[in-house]
Amino acid sequence: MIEDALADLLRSALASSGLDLDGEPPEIVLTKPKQKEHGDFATNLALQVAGRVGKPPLEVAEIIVANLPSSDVVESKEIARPGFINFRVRDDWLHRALRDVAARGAAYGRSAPSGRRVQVEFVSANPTGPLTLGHARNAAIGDALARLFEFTGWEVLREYYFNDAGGQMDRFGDSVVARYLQAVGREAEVPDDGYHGSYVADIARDILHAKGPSLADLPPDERMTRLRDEAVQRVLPQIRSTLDRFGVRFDVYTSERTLAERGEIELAVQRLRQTGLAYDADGAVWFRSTEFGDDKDRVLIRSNGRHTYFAADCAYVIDKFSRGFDHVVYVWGADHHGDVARVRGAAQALGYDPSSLEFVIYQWVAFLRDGEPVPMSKRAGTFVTLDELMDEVGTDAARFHLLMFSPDATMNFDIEAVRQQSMDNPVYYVQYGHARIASILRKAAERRVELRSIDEADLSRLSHEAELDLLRAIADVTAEIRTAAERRAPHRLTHAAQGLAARFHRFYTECPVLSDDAELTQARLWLCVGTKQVIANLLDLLGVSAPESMERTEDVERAQ
RNA sequence: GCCCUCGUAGCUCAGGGGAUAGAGCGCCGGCCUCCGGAGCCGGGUGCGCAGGUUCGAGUCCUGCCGAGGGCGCCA
Repeated sequence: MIEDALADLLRSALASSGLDLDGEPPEIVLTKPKQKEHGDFATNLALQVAGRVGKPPLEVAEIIVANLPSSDVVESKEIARPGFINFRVRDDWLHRALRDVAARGAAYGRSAPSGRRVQVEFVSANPTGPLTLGHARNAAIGDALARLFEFTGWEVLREYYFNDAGGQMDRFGDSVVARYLQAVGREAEVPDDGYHGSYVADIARDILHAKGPSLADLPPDERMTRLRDEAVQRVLPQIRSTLDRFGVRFDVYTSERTLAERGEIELAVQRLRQTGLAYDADGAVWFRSTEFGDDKDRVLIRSNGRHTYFAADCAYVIDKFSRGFDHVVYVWGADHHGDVARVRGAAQALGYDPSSLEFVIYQWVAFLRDGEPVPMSKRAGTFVTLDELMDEVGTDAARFHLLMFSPDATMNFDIEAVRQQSMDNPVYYVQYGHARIASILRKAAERRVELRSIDEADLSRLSHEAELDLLRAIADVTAEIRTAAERRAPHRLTHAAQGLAARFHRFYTECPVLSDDAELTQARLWLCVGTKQVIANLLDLLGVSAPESMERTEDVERAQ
């Protein structure tokens, strides 16, 4: 990247400047000025070190500039008021970015493999029913993060963890039992705290169809666990296919019961005891999580002998690290932020580097329909499923919208708005840019305009401000993707995609691609090809498709 | 009471130390003999409040106010 090249120049200038830095060399920060008069890149280096070297910033800037090695990327440099050094880079650097896109295609901006492995655990909804709107943001963020990790050189494993035992699952089991008994013609009621959705009855009927009525006569405990497990076997594939449709594929599904059956939960508790951080009290086994910033100690084994979810979490931490990940990421809703301290504390107590665990906490989504909140309770049976959401607004619009906002911010998702305002929907604006370029390329083929090798193209013909802006946007994407990855901020990608599309649309309006000027046509065609590729790359990171053409929907025609 | 996140334009949100704070929507006015008008151009108002750190704060720290979420031997 150009920033790296400029940073090298500055480092070299600093080294040969004779300035006494007295300690660590400063981090070289290059920023893109908002004002174009300030050049393409700027550094505050002189301001940073002025205090240390005991000279006024402007003087330091002059010394640094005087010592800059000659370079074929720098067009000009100037010193500005408080002490900034502003660089203008040569246009052929922008051309290099475009050639890079042409050469690398989908891998443009991609980092080389680092050999580091990261596990991203997300969604992790319990198999008590279909995925709902509530899981949508988790799925979108988790998957986008996984894609960002992959793009920036990590080896990624996507994992889904679910609890298939425990109190919540028992309540689900009881509900299935009730529906099953009803299906065989017996009196039964779904418990008040059970799952009332009609899908439970569907599952029960399906079990009856497959296994017959004999399960009704099992002893109650066995009946519940048997029917619960039968139900889970039906729910999980459904969840999997919903995720598949949403563009999310997991590498591994891990169940709590597997951990329990392998004795790993007991082992985890044992290991915590060995550290002296687990103790007995009130008939239960506790973890001293207050040692790690938690506001109270947490129970691992209840006085009734059953382990808590937290105990399973501890076993799962061991499981994760035993598989050799360098980094593990949990994608959790804001309602789980309180669990962070104890899980990280447990990891630390177990001897793992607590900074290797990362918790990406996202805030809640308010789902609305025409401005009215959509009620969501799986237990009460009032919810909208993720499948229904995709039916209504489409997968692309759903994912893009869910990824438009910072995970830190609560967001609204008005189903009617995302569906009906398709004319103004950013996802279509971006996709339209891609489709529009595809259309130009088709038109070029129709007119028998052959796209020659980019090596033969005279990219210096791209001198219109709209062309240069577009080139800069293409060149910037690499840094933007890295920032999005580093900060766990996939929403930056949606903004980058919109910015790129906007610059393309302006270029399209002001600069006819197919003209009588053959050289200019070649250059502009390559600009189109590059833009199309980069838009597609960004959309891919978001899990959104990049269509070659777009149908006009009824909504749009009505609005026209 | 404690913990987490947020407070930026009429609305929805970007901007995690730099120079004159941006985008979309909405509103007003322009632009199609020509590559897709789902487009483009122009028009304007704003960092919750008070301190602090810094050469420089929307950004970092403290307090206050406001919104959302969380604080079980629930899951």
